[in-house]
Order: sequence, then C-alpha cells, then structure tokens
Amino acid sequence: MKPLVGLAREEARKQIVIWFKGHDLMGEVKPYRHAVGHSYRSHVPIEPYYTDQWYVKVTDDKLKGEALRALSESQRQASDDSSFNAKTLSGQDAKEGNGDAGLEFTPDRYAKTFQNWHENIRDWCISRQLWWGHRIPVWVKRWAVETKEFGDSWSKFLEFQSEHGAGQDLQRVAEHVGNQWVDSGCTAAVRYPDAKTFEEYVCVPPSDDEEAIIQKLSQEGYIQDPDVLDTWFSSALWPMSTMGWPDDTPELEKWNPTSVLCTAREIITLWVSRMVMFNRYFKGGDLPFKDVFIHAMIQDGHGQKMSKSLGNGVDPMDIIHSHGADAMRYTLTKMTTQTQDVRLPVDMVDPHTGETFTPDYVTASGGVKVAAPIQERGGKKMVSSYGIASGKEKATDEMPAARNTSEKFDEGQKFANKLWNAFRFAFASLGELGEPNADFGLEQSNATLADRWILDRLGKTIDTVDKALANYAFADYATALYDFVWRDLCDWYIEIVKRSLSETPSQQRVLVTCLDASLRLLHPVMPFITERLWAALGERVPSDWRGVHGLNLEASDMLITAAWPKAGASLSDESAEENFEKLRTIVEAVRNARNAYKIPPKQQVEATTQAPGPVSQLIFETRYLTGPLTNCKGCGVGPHIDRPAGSATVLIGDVTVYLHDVVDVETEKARLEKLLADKQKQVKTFEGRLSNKKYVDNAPAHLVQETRDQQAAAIKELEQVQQQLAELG
RNA sequence: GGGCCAUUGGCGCAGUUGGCUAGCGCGCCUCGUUGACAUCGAGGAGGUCACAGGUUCAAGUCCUGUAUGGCCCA
Repeated sequence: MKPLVGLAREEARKQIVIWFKGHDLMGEVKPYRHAVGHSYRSHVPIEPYYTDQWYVKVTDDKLKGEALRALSESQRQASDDSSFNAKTLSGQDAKEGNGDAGLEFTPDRYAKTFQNWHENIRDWCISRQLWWGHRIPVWVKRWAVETKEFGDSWSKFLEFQSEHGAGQDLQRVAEHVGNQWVDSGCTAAVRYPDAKTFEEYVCVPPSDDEEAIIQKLSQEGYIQDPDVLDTWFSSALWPMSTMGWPDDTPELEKWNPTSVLCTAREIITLWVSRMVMFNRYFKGGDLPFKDVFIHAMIQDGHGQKMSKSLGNGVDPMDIIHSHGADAMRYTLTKMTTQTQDVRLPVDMVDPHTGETFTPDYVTASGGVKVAAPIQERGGKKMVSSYGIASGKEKATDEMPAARNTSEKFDEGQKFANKLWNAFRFAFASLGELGEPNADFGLEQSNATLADRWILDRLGKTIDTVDKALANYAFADYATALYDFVWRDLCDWYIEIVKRSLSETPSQQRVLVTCLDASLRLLHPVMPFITERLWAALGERVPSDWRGVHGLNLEASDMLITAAWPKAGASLSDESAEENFEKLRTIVEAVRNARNAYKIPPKQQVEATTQAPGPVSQLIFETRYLTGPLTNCKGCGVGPHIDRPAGSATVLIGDVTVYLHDVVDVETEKARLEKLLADKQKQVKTFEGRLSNKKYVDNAPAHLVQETRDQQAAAIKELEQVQQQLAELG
C-alpha cells in the first residue's frame, strides 16, 4: 500500500482499483447507491481526515462532576454516577450553597436531558477549521530532532524524562517543563510526536505584556495555531466575559450568578451545560444562573421546525408590520406553554394589494415544505421569504418581496384594540371626579355588588398572575389578564356601570382602580400601548384617586417604573363572587330565551321572577344590573309567583323568570322539549352513578352527597319543565 | 439504536394532585348595533379527548403496547 501514501483521496481510489487488478484480486466493479454525508453548505461529500485537534478534558470531575452536582436535588434522577458523591471544588462534600444543587430546570423534565448528557459526556474537541471565531491563542514551533537546537525546553524535557521514565504519557508533559514563556506568564507544553520531531506549544493569556510576548514569539519563529475555537467554547464564557471577567468588576459581582437563563431545549447540551461547567470551574463553584427556563419551539403550519437556513421562518418585523409589536408580544406570550412545540400557520401579504393569502407550497431539499419562491396573484408576481432566504430569487420593483403574517396574532391585535377602547370609553364617561382621596375603602362608600365583585376578580387575577410568573407559566399569565380585562371588566362591569358612572363616585373609583392595575399587570406583555394609556390616565385621573383599601397603587410618572400591584386579603369577597355568578347565570339564560324567541334586543320585555326568599331579595336589590343587561322591566319578584298567561318560562335552578306576552306556543314547546331532553339526560347520568353501589360505597362522602344534590335539583327542574309543557297543552 | 415531547370539535391551544355536564381564541350559524369598540355585542351549533388493552367506584388525566408527527443524542 506504500504507493498510496501521500496521494489525494480521489487519486488513491483509482490506484486501489489498479492495485487490485494488478494482483489479480479484483472480482467485480459495479455501481451502487450509498448514503455518504454531504456538507450542507458546499454539497461535497464529507471525508474522514485525521489531524491534531485541541480537546478540553470535560470528563474530569472538576467539570463534569461540578455540572452534575449543580442540579437541584429534587430534579436528580437515580444514578450510580460517582460524580454525585465526589468532593466539590472547594474540597467539601456536595451540599447546598456555592452552586451545589442550585440549578433548576422548568419544565423539570429537561433536568433529565442535562443529567443524561453529562453522565455520558466525552472529552470535547474545541478546535474548528473555520474563518470565523476566536483564534486559538496558542503558538507553536517545531524542530527536527537531528538539529538538536531546541534550547531550554528540550533539556528540561530530557531531564524530566530521565527522572520519571519514558512513556507515552510523557510525550505531553506540559506543565512540568518550565521555560522563558512560562516565566512570563504563559502556559507551555512540549510534544515529541515521532522520533524526528520536537514541538513546543505556548499559550498566551490576556495581560498587559500580551502584545510584547506575541511579538517575541513571532520573532523566534513561533506560529499561531490557525484554528479557531468552537463557537460553544466561546459562548460557554458568556456569563463571565460579558461582565468583564477575568477582571473582578462590579458587573461580574452583581450579575454572576444571575437569576434565570431562558433558551430552547436543543441548547441545553450545547450551551447551558458548558456555561455551568466553565462558570463553576473558574468562579470557585458558583453557578452562572439559578433557573433555566426552556420554552416551547415554534413550528410552521406543517409541523416543521422554523429555521433560518431552511427559509421557512418568520421575521418578527413582518408580524410587527401586520399586527403591531404589542400584539406580537402578547400572542407569543400566550403561545409559551409548558409543552414542547407550538404551531404557527404562516400566511403571506400580497405587496400589490395588501391582502393576506395562503401561499403555494413546494417541497425543498430535505423534503421540507416551503412557500414557493415566486408567488403569483391576479397576474402579478412576488417573492416569498423562502425565495429570498434560499437565494433562489431577488425582489425587484415588478416582483417585490412579500411579507409573512399569521392570523394567530389577531387575538393580540384585537385585545390591544379592546384595551384602547375601554380607556377611551372611561375617559369620555368618567365625568367629574370629586375631591382627591388617597384613603378609600368600599366599606365607607355605598359600593354595590358589582363593585365588590370586580375588585374580588381583580385580586384573584393578581394572584393568578403572580403564581403564573413565578412558575414561568407565561400563557397562564396572558390568559388571566385577557379574561379579566375583556370578559370581566369590559363585558360585565363596564356594561353595568356605564349609565351611572358619571355621578357615582364609588364606581368611578373602582373603575379607575381596575384600569390602573390592569396597565401595571399588562405592561410586560404590551409595553407600548400600556405606557401610552398610562400617560393618558395620568392626565385624566390624579394618582390619589386610584386604589382602594387592600390595593395600594403608588404613583409613578412612567408605567415601566410603576410598582407591581399587591392584592390585600380585603379585596377578596366570596359572597360577592357567589351572588354575582348567580346573577350572571340568570342574565345569560334570559338572553338565551330572548334569542330563541327572536325578540329584538331593543324591545323591552316585562318580566316577573319566582325565587326563594333570599334570592328574591338579591334579585330585587340588583335590578339596576339585571334590568339593563337583559333589557327587561321587572314587574315583581318573590317566592310565590304564578306563571302569567302568555309568558315564556326561563328556568335557572331554583329561579324561574317569566317573560310576559312573548309566547308563541310552538316555539315555547320546541324550546321546552329540548330542555326536557337535556334534563332527562342529566337525571339519567346522576341516577346511573348513584345506582352503582361501588360508587356509593367507595367514593368520598362529599362527592356522593354532591351527586345526590345534583340529582335532586335535576329532577326538580325536570318536573318544572314537564309542568310547563303540560300547561301549554 | 437511545431519550424527550405531542396527538382534545375545521384550525391553533388549555385542562394543576384521576372526581361538577371537557374549556379558550380563530373560523362557522342566527340575531343585532346612529355615542368605547364591525378589530364590536348577544346567543348558538360543533368533540365517543389518535388507536388497542389494563388499573379504579370513577380515566382526557395513571400503566402497557401500537400508530403518526416533532426534537435531541449516538
């Protein structure tokens, strides 16, 4: 095989065939398909090539072991890896503090990825043959052994060898060989790779003398290693180097360790692990950060990972263009669930017309479904972002680039609009505000059920939001605020107070408090619109006009620096919540009936209501609320009310509302029969459950009792419906 | 080959330790709207929770297997 040595691989392959033929060893030559990896950039086959590379001995306990011991105790999987039992860098047994057991993953399943990877870690090749990156700060000089002109290092090397004996490991005696470079602060190593060669390596650390040393090295014929560091090696230093390390800077002191690192799961091994290893190694066991939040990944509408190189990604600027920055941020927050992937179906915006459309797709290399490079609509052409990203097409005046968009962001856009309009309404309808009063409690005002209810809801929303943020449950955070602002505040509270607001100080106070707190809570997800509304609110409502007992809202010029609201226990009002829910159910049932009867919303209907004593009282007291919301005129409420002739019956548990003079026998029959079927189904469900002896015997008593109550209620309603039907004939 | 995740109405997603009649946004249907908002309001239809077994009084939720898709590692 000797003739092959030194040949280029292509040539060597030909020569091998010739050699086999020459020795009469060739059986057959035939084509076949094979799977050889190709470079994704240059598309040439990838060939093995043996070279010297630089490695970091990450398998050492000072790196691997420290990383494993960083993992919080509760997130460690059972393991027989000795690293968990080894001493820490400071020589102590592993325990709380100094970074040990201080690292926590959210969602916690990712701790497994981290542990698993470290337990199977191999030494890390950090040299790369690329143009871009940090050049390896090592200078090397080679001598042929025959010349015997290696100076200091060589004699020390021989000395060391004679003392410790010769052997494979002695070819890399590194630290043991001091020389002039070591004396000036460098690290040096020598190597004796084969019988003819002697090499000396000098690593130059950053220092004031760095320039001078490098100059001297060059003068003496040392050459810098042409390789650069693996990008993840450089990145591993990020928590330190960005803060001024290796100097002891105030920034390093304050921000290392920091609280949380937020990243994608594919980065856990590449980056998170390396930062943990390096930080602990260089900073006496300190962690770079305490929490690691792994967020979901956005896939395209076809379930493919979005990728810059594939060209199926979405430029955030496109979304900002179509929906706005707040809408984008809100929607992305809402998409940040604890799961692994979320899909984002992507559409395109026609640059000629501004219309949104679903593009034509093609299959690109690798089987990836992407928008065709050129899209055509109404005889006009445009270039897709894939067309540009892939380099297949260029945008021109006739064929401009089309932006991407996605209707998923409509929710955020609508929400921003809703918020804006709620404030617009408030500013227009608030009326004159009375004397400022920093000390305001509902107990001293004539607050209504609705006031107490919305403040209860606000308090609960703050709790939900705080919990969600503490747990990195960002979707829950966004959802809680959406529900509070839109569903509770706009749909119900504002609808209830809109007629009386301008002359009711307690309502003004409650509304303003809700608006102020909403802005504070929403600011992190919708910074722009909330800051703008904050300024407007500041012009309209003095700061000592906001807040109530249990919710202190400190003044602030800018929302971004305003205090986060803290809900006191006194905001909570369980009875208000319960009563309001009851009224809400009644209102919805009446609206439902109005719809079934096709009663125009503007047409006021007279109504009488039958309900048990306390509920009657509640309904009577809140007629200011139910009346307008159902557009009904109350004509009496009490425990003993007969159905007026010609009225429709609305059953809501123990409450019955009669809508006068709307009855159409056929409609009412159809409606009640549907209701009857519903109730029958319910009764059957509960009956089935209760007739199961095992359920009655084994289920917790309170659940069985609950089922009994439900059954009794359902039967009662069933009978009522039957009675109503009988009355209709 | 190993590991992790997902599969819930047309689409995108919630559903905490197994326990009210499985929710939300978009879309769809009906009705409405001259003063916060058509980027709106009220109401409605639509789901045997991928499939097959199992555990349990009780399974979307726990266990086993299968299928499909996604990601990481080798």
